[in-house]
Amino acid sequence: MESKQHLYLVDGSAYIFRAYHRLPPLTDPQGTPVGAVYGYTTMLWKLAEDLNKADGPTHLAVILDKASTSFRNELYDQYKAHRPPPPEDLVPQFPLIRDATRAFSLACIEEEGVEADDIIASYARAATRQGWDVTIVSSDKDLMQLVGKCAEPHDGVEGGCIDMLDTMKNQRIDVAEVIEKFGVPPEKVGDVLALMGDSVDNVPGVFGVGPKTASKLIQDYGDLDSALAAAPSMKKGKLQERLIEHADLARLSKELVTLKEDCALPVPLDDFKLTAIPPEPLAAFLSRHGFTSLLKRLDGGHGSPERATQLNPSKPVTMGVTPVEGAARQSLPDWPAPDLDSYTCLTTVAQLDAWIARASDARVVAIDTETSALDAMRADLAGISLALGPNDACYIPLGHGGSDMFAERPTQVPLNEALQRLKPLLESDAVLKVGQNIKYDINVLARHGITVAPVDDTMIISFCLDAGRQAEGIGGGHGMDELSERHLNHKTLTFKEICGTGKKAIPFGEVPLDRATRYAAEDADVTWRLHSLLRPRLPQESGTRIYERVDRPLIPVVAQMERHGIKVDREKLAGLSRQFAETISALECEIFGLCGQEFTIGSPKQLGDILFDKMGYKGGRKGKSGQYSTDQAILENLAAQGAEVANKVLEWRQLTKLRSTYTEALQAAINPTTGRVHTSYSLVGAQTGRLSSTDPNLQNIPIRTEIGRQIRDCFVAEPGNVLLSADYSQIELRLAAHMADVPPLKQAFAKGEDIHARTAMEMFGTVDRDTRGRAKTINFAILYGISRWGLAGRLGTSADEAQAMIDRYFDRFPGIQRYIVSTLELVRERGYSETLFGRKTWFPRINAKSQAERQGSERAAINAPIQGTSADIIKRAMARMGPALTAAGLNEVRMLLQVHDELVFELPEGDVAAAAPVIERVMAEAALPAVSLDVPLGVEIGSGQSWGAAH
DNA sequence: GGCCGAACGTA
DNA sequence: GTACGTTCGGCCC
Repeated sequence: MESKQHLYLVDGSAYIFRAYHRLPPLTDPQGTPVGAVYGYTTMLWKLAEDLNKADGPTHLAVILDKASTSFRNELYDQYKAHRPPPPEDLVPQFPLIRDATRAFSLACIEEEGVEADDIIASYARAATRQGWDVTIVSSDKDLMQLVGKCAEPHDGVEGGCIDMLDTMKNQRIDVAEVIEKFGVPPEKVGDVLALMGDSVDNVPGVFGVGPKTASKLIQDYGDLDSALAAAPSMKKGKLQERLIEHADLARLSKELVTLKEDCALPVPLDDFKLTAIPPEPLAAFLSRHGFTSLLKRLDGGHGSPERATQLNPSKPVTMGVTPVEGAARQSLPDWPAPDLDSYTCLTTVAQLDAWIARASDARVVAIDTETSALDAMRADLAGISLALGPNDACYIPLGHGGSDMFAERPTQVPLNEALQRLKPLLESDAVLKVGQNIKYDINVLARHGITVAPVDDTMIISFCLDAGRQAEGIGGGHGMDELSERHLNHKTLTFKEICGTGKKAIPFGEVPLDRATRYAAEDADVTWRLHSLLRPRLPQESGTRIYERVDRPLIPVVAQMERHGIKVDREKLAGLSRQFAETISALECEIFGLCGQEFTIGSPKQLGDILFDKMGYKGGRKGKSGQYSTDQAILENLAAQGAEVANKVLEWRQLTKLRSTYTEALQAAINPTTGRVHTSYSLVGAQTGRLSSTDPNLQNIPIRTEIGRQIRDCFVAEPGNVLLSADYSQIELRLAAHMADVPPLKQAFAKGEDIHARTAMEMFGTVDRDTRGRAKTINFAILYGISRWGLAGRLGTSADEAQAMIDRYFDRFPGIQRYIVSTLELVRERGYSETLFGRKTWFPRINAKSQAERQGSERAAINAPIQGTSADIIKRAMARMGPALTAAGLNEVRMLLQVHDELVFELPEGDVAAAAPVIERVMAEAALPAVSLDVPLGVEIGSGQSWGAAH
């Protein structure tokens, strides 16, 4: 398996300055000061340990400053002119930094006449251009200009992206952190730096302008040039004078802080490849400088940090049975408990404006919308709550009262006025909006013309960290009430307590403002707290990659799919319903006749009693509920014995299912305003990372039977448009062939062979309908975590025969057996499985005492990496689809549905020819460049007037 | 009204 | 044998 390349560029010089000031003044046995060197060594150790982790390095280089002049001195002779000499006891440590780097056998770059920052920028650019991700290990603010920079795709290579890592604070620095620090996105950091200047490097900036003012100016005017140009028309005063007077210095400063990205690269990128670190030179260095604790770790029998990682000896082994280990370790910050009386209800424009002003400075704002219903496409806005910190929260009622014509509406800021004022905040690049399931809020506000961005979602962060993590008595969900209890040890007010339940329930807009404020503002407060607890765990627990690269970008994409909805043909559905109803009545008469009595056919209990007790059919099987089972397999069995009634019941069940779940429910689901059906996707619905769909579920629309297929024909395109369906063919088997490394299966996929026929040939030496069918069953059994009993049930053989088949399969495809064994070993040791893209799924019952429970977990654990990788791939395709279509000039293609391995689009008929290849390519290449699969991903595309016709 | 299990629709 | 959501009957309060 070839993972995405990830280059770490260590800003060595900057690091040792900080290490020097933060660590005690140690000396080695020879009396040389080595405090900073020790700090540096432990950092390299830790980075090397992260090799093979999802976010860890595959390549690494240390970049050092070589004291000299650079092009900046030609621009400005005072550049770095007043820099004090380094402390006396730091000077002898500089050469040791080089020694330490060599001891780790790591690349070390330093160039005369070029500053380290420029070398870093140039390497970062070169690496991202060839699709590598880059992490800059530094906390230098100049380098923050590079964060989030992604190379444009070119020549079929998707560009990589840049982030930073502050190893001292153990903090990842991504776009959100940069925005938090500077109030502007990374590409504008240079403009802020140019205004504020830098006394250490002697970048002049504009006198009297500090970080706050600089940030404010860039936020207000967009960039440096615009701010300088606008200066003459600004409010008169010191600031205005200085901006005009020092405009040239500001422009010069901009040149000084701008990084040079086209330096010559002294060593090719490939030379930075990180491999096992030879222990001998490292041991020699450690012992020479008396770093005994590190020496002990090296000698701990594991040879080198790289191997130490694989065996994980320095950390306690995380067992899945410990509930929410990460959270348990975390101590609660020093926060006051949520105080419901501390929240403010904003009812005047002045109050609202004051809050918006504070929120705009806050960088991170938790937000929650309250509505009249759960359906984001129908609900009316009742109010919005915001939180800026613990117990610093408010509620803005917007739609309270009004249902009782005679009662007085409470005082509120008028809805449109409030939204108009909130819009800049909610859309500001500089303010991160945090929500719990923020897709809901995005959709509610989108209906009011507000595009909420950028966003973070505590529910999805929790999912990326803790999917599947649960133990006895502890919920494993990601709902806010649960998260609050689990992480904050705080029980929130529940919706039921506020609005009641069932018939007595009242819409949120009818809740009195004091109670509404307590509930709504608490939700925002809790969301803010959860965010500050959970978000830092992402980099610590290698969740950043899956969150930032897969799930977070998907939020606005899925939100938009939900808003688009899909058209259904109401008349056609109604017609089917009538048709089904007639057949159902006829079947009922026949069934009652055959049974000699009327009863509730839909009651398995009554049906079982009649079939097996009264009519005396054989094959009855009572389950743990003491009730006969009457499922499909049993009834088919009865039918084979000649029980006519069994077939009638099966047909009755199919039709009643189709009528109640589909033809009737879908008509009811049509949104009266849009005339379309809007499902709701859950981004945390399946432990494996798949989406799930509810209200209505559009991921289980019938297709397998001819009669069910008619329901797909009811999903249609608007006039002049068509529906286009694109689905991955056999994606999970392809992934299994890759992940388990099965050459014959990989070859078969490469050649486009019939995979089940190929399996039949390998297994039985011959291909016919029977052997191919059996091979297909076995192939699926593998994906689901095989057991002899399960396979026997499907094949209709004995468990012994099934076992013989499994043995034969493993014999032909030994990679599969190795995959199963090694996957289970890893899950038992770490407690979780991982997809090719680093998504974790926890299995707390994998070491359970009960065999049934344990084996259940084992099957799920074998399946999760395969199903989850497939889910990651289609999610990546979805996130890239919009930009790819736009780039191709296809602005009228709308992505409507996702059904696990299928995407459904609506588009003008004339766009099909142009859109199909774009869609095909985005889907087929969705794993790249993070993962390069050994098998091609086949995509099948069809289009037509209806979903049924598109298949 | 609320909850559970059986059954069955999808990938 | 994996992963879901919905409907229904039956039973509880």
